[in-house]
Amino acid sequence: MTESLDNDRLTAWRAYIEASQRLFTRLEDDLRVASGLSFADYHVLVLLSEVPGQRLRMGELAGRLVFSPSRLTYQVSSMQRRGLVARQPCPEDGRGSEAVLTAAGLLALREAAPHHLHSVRTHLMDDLDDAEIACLTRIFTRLGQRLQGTASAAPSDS
Amino acid sequence: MTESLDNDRLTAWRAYIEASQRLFTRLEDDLRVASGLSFADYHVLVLLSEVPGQRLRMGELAGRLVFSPSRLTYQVSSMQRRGLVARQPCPEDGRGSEAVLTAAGLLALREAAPHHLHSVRTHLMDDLDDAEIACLTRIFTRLGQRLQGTASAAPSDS
DNA sequence: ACACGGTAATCAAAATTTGAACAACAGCCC
DNA sequence: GGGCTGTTGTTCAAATTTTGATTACCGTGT
Repeated sequence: MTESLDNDRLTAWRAYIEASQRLFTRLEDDLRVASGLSFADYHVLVLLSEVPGQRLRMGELAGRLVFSPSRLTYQVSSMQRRGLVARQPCPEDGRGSEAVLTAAGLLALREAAPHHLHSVRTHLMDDLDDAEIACLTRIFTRLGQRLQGTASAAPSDS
Repeated sequence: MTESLDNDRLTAWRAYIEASQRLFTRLEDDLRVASGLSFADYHVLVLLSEVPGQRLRMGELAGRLVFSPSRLTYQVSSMQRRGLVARQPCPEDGRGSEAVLTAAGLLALREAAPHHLHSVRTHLMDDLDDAEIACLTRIFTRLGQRLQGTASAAPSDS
C-alpha cells in the first residue's frame, strides 16, 4: 500500500514546512525587538481591535488563536498584568468572562503594527507576484475552512 | 509612508498564518496518537535517516530544525532516553558531538512514516491540484533560501 | 609549550505550555 | 423548586522551552 507522497508533493511539503518555520521565527524576533510584544500578544490585540466593543469571550478567542483553554488563560493574564487587556465577567453568561482591549492595548497595537507589517512585507509579501498571492490565498483559505470543522486524530488504519 | 499591506496581501497573509497554525496542530496531534512521536522527534529522525552515516553534528541539526542550541540539547537528550538516537563525541572536533540514528530510531521512523504521510496527504496535499503544488513549491523554496542567509531583526526604521 | 579570543554544547534557573482535576454556572427534565 | 448533565474558565503540577551563564575545546600568536 503506497501511502507515500509522490516526489513533487514531498518536495512541496518540505519546502513549505521549513520555510514557514523560519518565517515565523524571524517575524517573532522582529516583532519582539521592535515592540516588546510576542506574536501571540499581537494576534490577541488584532483580534480584539477588530470586533465591535473590542471584547471577546475567552472561548471564542481561544478558537481563533488555535490556543488551548489554559494557554489562553495564561496569555490573557500576562497581558492583563501589562495593562494591554482587561478581564470582565460576561453579562449574558455567568460562567464566562471576556477579554477587553484597553486604551493602552490599542496604543501598543497602533505602535507595533507598522513595524510588523513592514516585516511581513519584507520577509514574504514583497517577493510574491499577484498570481502567487492569489494562489496562496486560495490554497490556505480552503485549507483553513476544511480544518475548522473536522475533529483531530484520524489514524490512517491499524 | 504607507507601510501597510494592500488588501489582497493582507488577506493572503491571514489565511496563510491561520491555516498553517491549524495544520501544524492537527498534524502533530495525529502523529502523536499514531506513533507517540512529537513533530520534532519525527523531524530529527527524518534528517538523520537521510544523511550518510545517519549522523549529524548538533549545530547542523539545530540549524535545519530551526531550533535554539539548548532546545536541541534537550530534544536529543529526550530521544536518547527513549533509545531513538545515540550521542557520540565528534572525531574531528573535540568540542562537538553528533547525534546518531539507532536501529530503534530507524524502526520507529519506518513505523511512523506511513501514518504521518497519510496525514499530510489527507489534510493538505490531496486537496491541491498540480498547479497549486508547483506554486507552493516555488514560493516556499524561494522564501526558505532567502531566509537562510539574512540575519534576524530588521526594524523598519525608527 | 602557554596564554588568548572564539566556537560548540551543556547546564541551571526562569518562563511558558500542557493536561488533568476543579469550581461555578446554564439548561433541562421531573 | 431540586437534581442532573454539559459548558466555560481557571488552577495546579508536570513537562517543555528559553535565557544566560559555564565548561571544554579549537586555532592562533608568542
